[in-house]
Amino acid sequence: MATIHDVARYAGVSVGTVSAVINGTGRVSPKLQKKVNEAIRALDYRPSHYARALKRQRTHSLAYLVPDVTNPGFSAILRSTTRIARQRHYTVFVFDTGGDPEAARESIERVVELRVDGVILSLTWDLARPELIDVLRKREIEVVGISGSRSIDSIDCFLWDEVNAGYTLACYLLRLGHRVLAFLHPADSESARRRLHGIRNAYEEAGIPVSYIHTYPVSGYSTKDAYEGTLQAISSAVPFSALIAFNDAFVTGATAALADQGLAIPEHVSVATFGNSHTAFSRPQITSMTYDYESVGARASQRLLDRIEKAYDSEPRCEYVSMELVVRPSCRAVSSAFIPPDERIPLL
Amino acid sequence: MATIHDVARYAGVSVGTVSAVINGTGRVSPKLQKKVNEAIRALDYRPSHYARALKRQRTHSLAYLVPDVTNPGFSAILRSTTRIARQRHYTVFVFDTGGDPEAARESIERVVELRVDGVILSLTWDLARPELIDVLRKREIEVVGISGSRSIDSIDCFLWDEVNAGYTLACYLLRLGHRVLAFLHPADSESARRRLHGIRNAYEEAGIPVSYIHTYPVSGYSTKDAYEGTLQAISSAVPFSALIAFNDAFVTGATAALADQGLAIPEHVSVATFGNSHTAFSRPQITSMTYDYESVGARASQRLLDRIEKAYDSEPRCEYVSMELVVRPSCRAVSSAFIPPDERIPLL
DNA sequence: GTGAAAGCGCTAACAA
DNA sequence: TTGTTAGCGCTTTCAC
Repeated sequence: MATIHDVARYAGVSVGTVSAVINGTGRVSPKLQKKVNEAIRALDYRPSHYARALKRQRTHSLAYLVPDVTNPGFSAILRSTTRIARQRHYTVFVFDTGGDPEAARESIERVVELRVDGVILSLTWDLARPELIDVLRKREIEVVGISGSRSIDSIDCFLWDEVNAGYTLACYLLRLGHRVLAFLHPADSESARRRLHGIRNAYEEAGIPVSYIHTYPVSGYSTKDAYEGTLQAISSAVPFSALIAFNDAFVTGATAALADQGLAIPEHVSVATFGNSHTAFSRPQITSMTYDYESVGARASQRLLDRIEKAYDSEPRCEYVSMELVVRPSCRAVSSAFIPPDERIPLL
Repeated sequence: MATIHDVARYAGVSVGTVSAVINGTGRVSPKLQKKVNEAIRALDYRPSHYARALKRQRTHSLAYLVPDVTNPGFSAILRSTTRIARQRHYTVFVFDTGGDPEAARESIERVVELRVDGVILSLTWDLARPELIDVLRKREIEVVGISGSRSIDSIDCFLWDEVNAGYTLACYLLRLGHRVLAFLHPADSESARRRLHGIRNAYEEAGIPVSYIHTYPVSGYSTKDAYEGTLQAISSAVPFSALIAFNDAFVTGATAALADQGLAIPEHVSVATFGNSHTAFSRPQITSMTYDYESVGARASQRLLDRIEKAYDSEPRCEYVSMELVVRPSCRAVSSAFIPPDERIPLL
């Protein structure tokens, strides 16, 4: 492959001049500029990114570390990251750790050898480990964390505002007249706790007893777990008019369980969830608090690049990204017969 | 960050010795090895991938070019690619072109500047352009193509065996007793043509008139297009016992249209499709010819790395990756009343 | 305006 | 066995 020397020789100038033309640095006479550009075209020359990086001590590259690119949220983040990176003339390496902490450690090693300028880190348990982040920070590699529930003090984090999401969704259901609520969620999820917190806030603000909120923790994260959890909820002593599922997998399980028990949505039970995987023609369509992964990915990578380019240098902080309520036909207004009159609040 | 010189100084040896220890090349006395390793640990030294690549003229990096990483198939391919790459000590850059030919061209430029050793190219219309591939090949960058319908002579391609997929699916339906078939597909799709070809093969092999196969081309690729196409098919003069949809989006549209017309699956119409996005609890579950994206991604990247490392150097050729029939309850055996007796073939 | 030359961090050939 | 050194391809002073 042609080098800058070849170009210089072909154009009959020095390498310094070629470099100046390529980078637009220094002053070069139009005549020589033309000769250089012709030489570049003739030899089909492309500067070596590697040699440049070595010299400049800046690689113009980013790394995205993630437990599973196959997850729609993570791939959406990757998508916007690569877009922003291209706009600002950076490239991005991807490391899919498969959720394996050992692979995560290995990936971090690679990342420092690659001398990337910055890292976008999925704040999942395998990656959000302070010792890993220290390895990066010690080497002055900028890091932003994204899309998890735990924040990390030493870096900028972009997290979902789960509390508000729970609050918003509960407000909506209360406005429809619902009071007795089932919340189906994984037993050990921090996000679930935050959402529940928001749901409770809504009840308290409306002056409705939080004891109307019934939680159904299930032990796993699978559709199957949710299916069984829903069967349990149905067979429990407490009849509920609305069910909030934890995520798309949960709502799939819940929907199936309700159908199998002959309960129609929304005639018998209103259903809402948190998540995005909605297909326009699936029946019934489920009201949902949705994530905007692409936008959070874009915000995080903008921030990362700003830090790298010293356009931003405030203390690291955590930003909460709001989720949006998308109303679909899975929730109906319930008749006043179900509501003690003194607790009624006006419909939207 | 510490350099190899720092390590040499700290250990009181020469850089050549340090290099030899790191790379396991040459003979170094155990005593010096120990000193060097201690120095490396003390200084927390990591060799610069960039300097190495510059010297070795091999970057140990791959690029994956794709129109949309958000597409589940493409992200699955990315996943297996990064896994194989890590195993063999390569890293991977991702370029998401957003389906924009201009972005594709730009990405190819970047890839050349990056001096990657190899490229995995999605064989979609924006990327599968000979002139782009020539840019790479001229610079001795290895290329494999993946997951498209058109093959390219100059590179190894890994394509779905659409003809056989159509054949297999049609055989299955014929065995169930179906004869009159509706095939709902995008008008201008090469894959659709291949699948239809396979379907016809099955009919011919079974000695059944191909005129029983009714095609319903629709102009777009969206769920909505499929929905409307299905309505048309239903209202056409020809009653069919089975419907084959082009992909997951199409089957979603078709299912909705059938439901809206009061047609039950599989009681009134049997439905099958090509694709993977099946959720265990969705009703009804659809029989499908499925793709194994991860395995095709792994095969393609293995091949790419073998070429890069000169472990493989046959002429470029095209491999057809078979799809698998997954039987679900959406297709039923039809009663002999629907079949002219002389055309009956034995059930599975 | 232009060219010569030092050096980014590393490897490998050669000397000692 | 170990050290010295010449580059890999580029950028960037600093003379001219």
